[in-house]
Amino acid sequence: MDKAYDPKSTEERVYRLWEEGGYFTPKIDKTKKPFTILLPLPNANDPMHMGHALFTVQDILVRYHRMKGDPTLWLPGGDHAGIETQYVFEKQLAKQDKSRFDFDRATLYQMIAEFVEKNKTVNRDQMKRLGFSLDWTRYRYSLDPDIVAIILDTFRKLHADGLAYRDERLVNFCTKCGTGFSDLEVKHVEQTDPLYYMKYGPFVLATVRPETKFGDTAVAVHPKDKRYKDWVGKEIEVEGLLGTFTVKVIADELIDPKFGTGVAKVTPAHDHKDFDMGKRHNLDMKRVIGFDGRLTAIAGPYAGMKVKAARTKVAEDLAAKGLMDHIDTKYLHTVGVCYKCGTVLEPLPIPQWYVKAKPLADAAADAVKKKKTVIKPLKRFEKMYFDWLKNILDWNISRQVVWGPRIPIWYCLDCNPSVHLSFIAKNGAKTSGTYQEVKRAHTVEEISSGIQTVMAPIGTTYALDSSACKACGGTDVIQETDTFDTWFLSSQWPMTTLGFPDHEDFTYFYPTSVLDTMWDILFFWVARMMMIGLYRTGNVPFEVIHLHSRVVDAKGQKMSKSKGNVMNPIEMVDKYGADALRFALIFGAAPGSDISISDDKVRGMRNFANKLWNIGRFISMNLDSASKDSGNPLDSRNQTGNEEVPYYDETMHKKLTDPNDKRIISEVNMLAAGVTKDIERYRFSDAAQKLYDFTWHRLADVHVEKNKERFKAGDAQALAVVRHVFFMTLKLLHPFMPFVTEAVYQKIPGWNGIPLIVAPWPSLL
RNA sequence: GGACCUGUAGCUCAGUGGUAGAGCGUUCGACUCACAUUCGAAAGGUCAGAGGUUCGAUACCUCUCAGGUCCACCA
Repeated sequence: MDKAYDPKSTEERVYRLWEEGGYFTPKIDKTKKPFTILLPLPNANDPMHMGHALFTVQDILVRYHRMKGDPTLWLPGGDHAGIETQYVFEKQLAKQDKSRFDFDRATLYQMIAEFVEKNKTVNRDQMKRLGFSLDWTRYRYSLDPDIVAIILDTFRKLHADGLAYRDERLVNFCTKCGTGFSDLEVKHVEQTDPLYYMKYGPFVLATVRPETKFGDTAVAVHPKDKRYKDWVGKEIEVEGLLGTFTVKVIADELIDPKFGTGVAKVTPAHDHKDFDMGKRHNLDMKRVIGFDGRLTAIAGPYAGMKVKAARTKVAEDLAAKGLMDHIDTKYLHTVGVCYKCGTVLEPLPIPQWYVKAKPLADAAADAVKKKKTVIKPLKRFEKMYFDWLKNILDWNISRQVVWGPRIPIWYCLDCNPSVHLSFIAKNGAKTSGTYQEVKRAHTVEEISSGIQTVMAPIGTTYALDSSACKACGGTDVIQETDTFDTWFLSSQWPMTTLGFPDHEDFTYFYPTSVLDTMWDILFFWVARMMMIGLYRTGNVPFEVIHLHSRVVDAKGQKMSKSKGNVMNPIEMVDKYGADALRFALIFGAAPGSDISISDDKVRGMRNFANKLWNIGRFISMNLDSASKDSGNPLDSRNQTGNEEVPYYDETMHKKLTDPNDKRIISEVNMLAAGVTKDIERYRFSDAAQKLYDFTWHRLADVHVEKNKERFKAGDAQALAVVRHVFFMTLKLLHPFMPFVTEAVYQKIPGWNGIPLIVAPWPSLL
């Protein structure tokens, strides 16, 4: 054995041994309850970051259960990651001075597919580097045809049950990414903007968005506001930049009399509150802002200007005309921005597909209340879960990106000759108008390839999965151009990967045992898996939800590219070995709180791996010399003869005489009990601390040091005991540090030939 | 505007109703025959502040101060 443990020369070899031995693939045994974890599917095109390295928690659980003899499945996969991937891909395009508008839909889709295909293996190889014992024979990709088939089927069922519907509402739309989002994906940021107090007919009112004035269809006050009560219901004349116009004064509870002057302009097409008021008061909706983020023809001379520029210009022009009362330049408020690119989101009215969430959410909450699924490790995560489900809004599943499965709905153009199409075609040519108008200028392929969505109005006749209209039999049909929200696919991961409804894997492994992920996707993913899983299978998708926290740097700061403190897990593996990184991530991390990691910490754990190696080396040497004739008749070791050191067993256990042996045996038994309990309770850090302390400070510093003379003298009992204790230690440590433990285990004389990965978990003697 | 979390050794963090712990760092001493990725020893904390409950609080409660997070359609 080498003097120091060398991860580089060991890890790849050991992983290959495991993989070739087929140990990651469970044997289905119907008499045993399986242990199953689904890997939270990383984006197929993304390299790993430290967060992924935390999946070590899952590997610990999986390896522990495998050693306990449970049929254990840890299933890996990759996510096509709709908008995320398209965003990354578009950045690449931008480097070549191209954009999504330069390609038709089919071409763009194909290009992204090839891009993902090229990158798919990267994180797979990286996970192997970390030692994750994933069953690669079951690797699934979210766009595998059989997976997509289940997804589409779920949509059909939701539709048939009245839980999927189409509606035109204000959608938070990113004009840069060209897609709308669900409310969950909106990031709120505080910023200071000018608050314009403009003269508005007989009133002065405050707004941050004077450029939307062209879309105003009312003015609102609070019903109880005495200042304005005589105006309610009246029409007022307002002098504007495009001449004088008339709007109605309405009274609505949504208006805060204390804000500004207590009067608000109402722009139903571009403000969430105004949209609600518009519905209540039956107001017209005038679109001032288009999908490209520019003002529409309604804005007259301002048409074509981008929102921000238009705002400044409109404000200037209003001031020039004497219509600006004053400006509060220090108005602090929050705006919604695109979580991807940071662009301020525009609320725009677009018909979208929604999933009615309440009934599904109630079932999901109920399952946790009834403890069919348990959320660990903190009570507050459960509270977060309940709160979100309680206040849930319907889920917008339409995305105007090409990268994903298209929603299986067809609009009939014979029934709806006036279906409005609005899309940006090849070469950036924006196109809109009725279908017939558009058709004259474009081929059908170009139309259905439109990057933007078909703006079919509500009430349009549509068919599911049909090439002919069910109402009129017409064949001039066009498929919904929107694709599914990625999370709609991932919400079904436990079903789709296992082969719902009748694959052997599904019947055996569902519901899965544990779902371990970071709490930040509790709503995006976990809660929705609960909702859809229960809806389709009638059963929860997992028994335990275990939420871990984020990995932060040595100063407790969140890792981010802009701070430059991002740590690459693979670099750490190269430098100190996978075991060191894994142990560092687990060691000293309280359940549910941030996990800080530093180069120093990983190095410290590398030292621990090395310590373990050298204990093994020392024991090996002593066992070797005790059992082999050195050939030198004067060698004192020959006095003990050539006999193999016997195995430690029940008989020897009962006959133990040496107090040192007795003590270490008792200590290692306590350790085994403690570590087992800690793992069962998801107290991984506690287990790691116990293992570290025992291995280094009890076994090495005390027991080995104290008994060196006995080992040297070839004391069979001493050697049998120390080997037994070391074997146990290796077993207990294996889930945490799989590589070094496996490597050392196989080097100890007396090893029974069975790899540690499937060695039985220690039972107490 | 709601809800929540954190404040313990120089740093990052565990922890418990009853003399305060780890890793890293620091200081001193050792090339001891498994390991210098080591060994031996040591220094270092009114456990944020104030009040309360208790025989007793770092731990439970209240408030204050300081950080941080999540949720939310405030023109």
